[in-house]
Amino acid sequence: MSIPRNTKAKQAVLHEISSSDFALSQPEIFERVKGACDRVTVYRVLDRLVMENKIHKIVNVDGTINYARCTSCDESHTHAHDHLHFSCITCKKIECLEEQLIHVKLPDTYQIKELFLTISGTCPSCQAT
Amino acid sequence: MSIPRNTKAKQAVLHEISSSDFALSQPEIFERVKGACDRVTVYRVLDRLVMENKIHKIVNVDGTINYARCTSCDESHTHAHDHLHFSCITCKKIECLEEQLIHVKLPDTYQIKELFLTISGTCPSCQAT
DNA sequence: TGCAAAACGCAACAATGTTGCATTAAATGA
DNA sequence: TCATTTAATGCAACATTGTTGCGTTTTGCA
Repeated sequence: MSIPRNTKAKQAVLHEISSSDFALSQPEIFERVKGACDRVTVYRVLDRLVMENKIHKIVNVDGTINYARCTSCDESHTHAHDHLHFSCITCKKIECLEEQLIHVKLPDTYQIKELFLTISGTCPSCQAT
Repeated sequence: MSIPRNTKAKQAVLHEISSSDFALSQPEIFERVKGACDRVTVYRVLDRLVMENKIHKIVNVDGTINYARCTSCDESHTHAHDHLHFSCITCKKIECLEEQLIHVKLPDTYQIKELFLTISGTCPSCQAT
């Protein structure tokens, strides 16, 4: 396995993801690091960051892919994909609700590898009161 | 609202989705109705069928979009997106497990509109015994 | 400071989805 | 059965998102 390097592009991408309070898509990330690196580099950096467990990949209800910082889990262990993602239909932001773990009981004939729950609706800050 | 028509393309697309025992993607559907209509028509027919509640749209764990027949729900009511999708990592098929309803309790500040759970793993027919 | 290879930029390509517009064909009523 | 209305189609062109190959640059380490 190769030794990861801490490059400018990687720092820029990770910084944008870290400083955002919701999950970002590749185009959004590229937009925010504008000029720091090439479009292709963003893709490659994202892949690497996912492999290094620094960020994780979230698929939204519409199929768009977003990336967010792993907050509750440290980098040393494989990310546990058993928590919930909330996708706001108003502001389009995606939050991880990591304290809400999911337990589903399926027939023994199904072997579960990964659990993937996204709930769409209206988040607290978008509630029209 | 416009009156939907029962066209050849629509029949062909619906037939392929109906006769498949797992969810199909747009490319798969286009491949199967080959010659019956244009690629663009498949997209438009799929959108219409979703709006008419004849089929439903499933996003896989990798972000690919698949379409399946609504079996348990009739066409007259809005589809309830509160059941579970099982995505097999071996045969790539997606099944709806409609009997497994999901109930998630979130803080009242979150308004849930749609629940979207996909579990990936190995389905019964792909189990190496 | 020099070296190996990790990472990058660029160009080209591929897959997937969208839009506009002229043409075709379903459903309905005469 | 035929004419009419407009839903639906086909085609071309475009947009977005993601991938691959390859020569060049840069990082981390000795």
